[in-house]
Amino acid sequence: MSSGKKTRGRQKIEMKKMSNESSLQVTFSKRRSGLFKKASELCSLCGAYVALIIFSPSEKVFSFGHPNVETVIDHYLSQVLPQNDDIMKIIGDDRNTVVSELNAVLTRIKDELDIEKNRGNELSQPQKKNLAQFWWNCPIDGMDMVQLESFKKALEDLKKLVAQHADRVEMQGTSTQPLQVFEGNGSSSNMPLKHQPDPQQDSIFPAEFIQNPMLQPHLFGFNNMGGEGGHGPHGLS
Amino acid sequence: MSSGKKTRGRQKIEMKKMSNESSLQVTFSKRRSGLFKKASELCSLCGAYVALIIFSPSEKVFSFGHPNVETVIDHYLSQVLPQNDDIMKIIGDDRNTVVSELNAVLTRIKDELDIEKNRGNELSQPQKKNLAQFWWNCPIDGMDMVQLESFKKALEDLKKLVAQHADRVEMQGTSTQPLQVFEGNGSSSNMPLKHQPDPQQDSIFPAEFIQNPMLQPHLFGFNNMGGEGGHGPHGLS
DNA sequence: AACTATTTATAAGA
DNA sequence: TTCTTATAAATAGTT
Repeated sequence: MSSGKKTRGRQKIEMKKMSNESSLQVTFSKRRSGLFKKASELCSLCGAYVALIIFSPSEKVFSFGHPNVETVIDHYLSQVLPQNDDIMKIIGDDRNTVVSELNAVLTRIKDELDIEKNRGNELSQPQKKNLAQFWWNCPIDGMDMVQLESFKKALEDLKKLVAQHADRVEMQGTSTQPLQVFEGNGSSSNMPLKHQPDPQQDSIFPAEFIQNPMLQPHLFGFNNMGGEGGHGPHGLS
Repeated sequence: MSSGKKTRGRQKIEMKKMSNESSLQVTFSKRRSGLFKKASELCSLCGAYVALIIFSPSEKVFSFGHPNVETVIDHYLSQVLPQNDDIMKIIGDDRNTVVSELNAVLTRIKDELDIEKNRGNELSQPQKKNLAQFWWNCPIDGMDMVQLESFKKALEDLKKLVAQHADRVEMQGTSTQPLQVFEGNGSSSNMPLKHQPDPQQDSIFPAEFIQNPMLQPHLFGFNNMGGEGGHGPHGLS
């Protein structure tokens, strides 16, 4: 027996895009599973909240979330957007007013719906006109009952969003917690992203992460730091 | 030397929330790093697009994204929201009209801004009134130049969003690709989530994932499948 | 933050 | 794909 071994076993591989298409498939599948497992273990073990979204190169999407993807994303965006989103800036100028106005509008729409549901199932034009006083009122004229129902729900969502934003701002008042964001960018590899709308590159890297040499080799263009390194808290929660 | 070994080495641990607060911290930190490393390796190796958001139990947020978190989230939401989001339903009814109206409004706002910038730096009331014909026009009256500038940017974002939604709908016309979503829920463990707005539980589990016995033990309440198992494509990309 | 002794993940091969 | 095997990597418990 020249070697007595059935296989060479696991071999070290270079951390660059795999050339063999089929083994890439296999690796993607295996590592995706591994990643999901690790993510869920982090939730079980530490009570963390996690959202993990993976698009395969062929655009198939896989996701994991605890408690669920949307909740975590909402939470994340409510921290990121206040610094980027102009709509929020505007709403923020008169937050409380907006919330109570939305409440008033909702109440009125609810009433209208209740009334009309007990009648001919179609709002009169003057009634619709009365609802259209604020900018968040779509031109209500052309809507049927179904649309009006979902419009009501849309407003409820908006109200929730605004209220949530208000909470966030209050929290930030007591302890301003800078966002900790790592980002890979495509600068060091051949990533042909098709639907990239706005690759803004204002990331903040926590010093803790940068300092760990073990993590750097496989993280993409980590040179474009722009001196933001010492921004966030260095420890963990 | 009774055993000659310095430590017991790594020991197997039970996959439930750790009781010791300080070792939980250490484990969270170690495993979070590991997860980020694995995520970035998946990008390097397979050209996948990934967003990973982690909230520590104490609400600190950590994230990784390739090419960046926002892009991946946008992509994800553009596939999820068309089925959930009522605002999009409304806009969708008259998509092209909305887009061209927004274009018109933008052009006009841009013109107004250019004109006014070469003058007294304040719009006249009648001019502002003229801009407030559509629902997506805030009551412009109270705005100063700075607000108007960011309002313009907000409209541009909205336009982008709507246009993007339009693209998505067109794509869906050719091949309807069902979403593949795994979700953990808190039913099997003691997760005291504070800010859980709407724990909707209409997940779709890919059969592939369910079939893999290796992955099930640590994934939360996986029993609430509701028979959705055979929904998506079973293979991978 | 370092150090092992183990467990776990996974590259190759079947 | 799925299983097996040998090896690389991650990490629990210690220092």
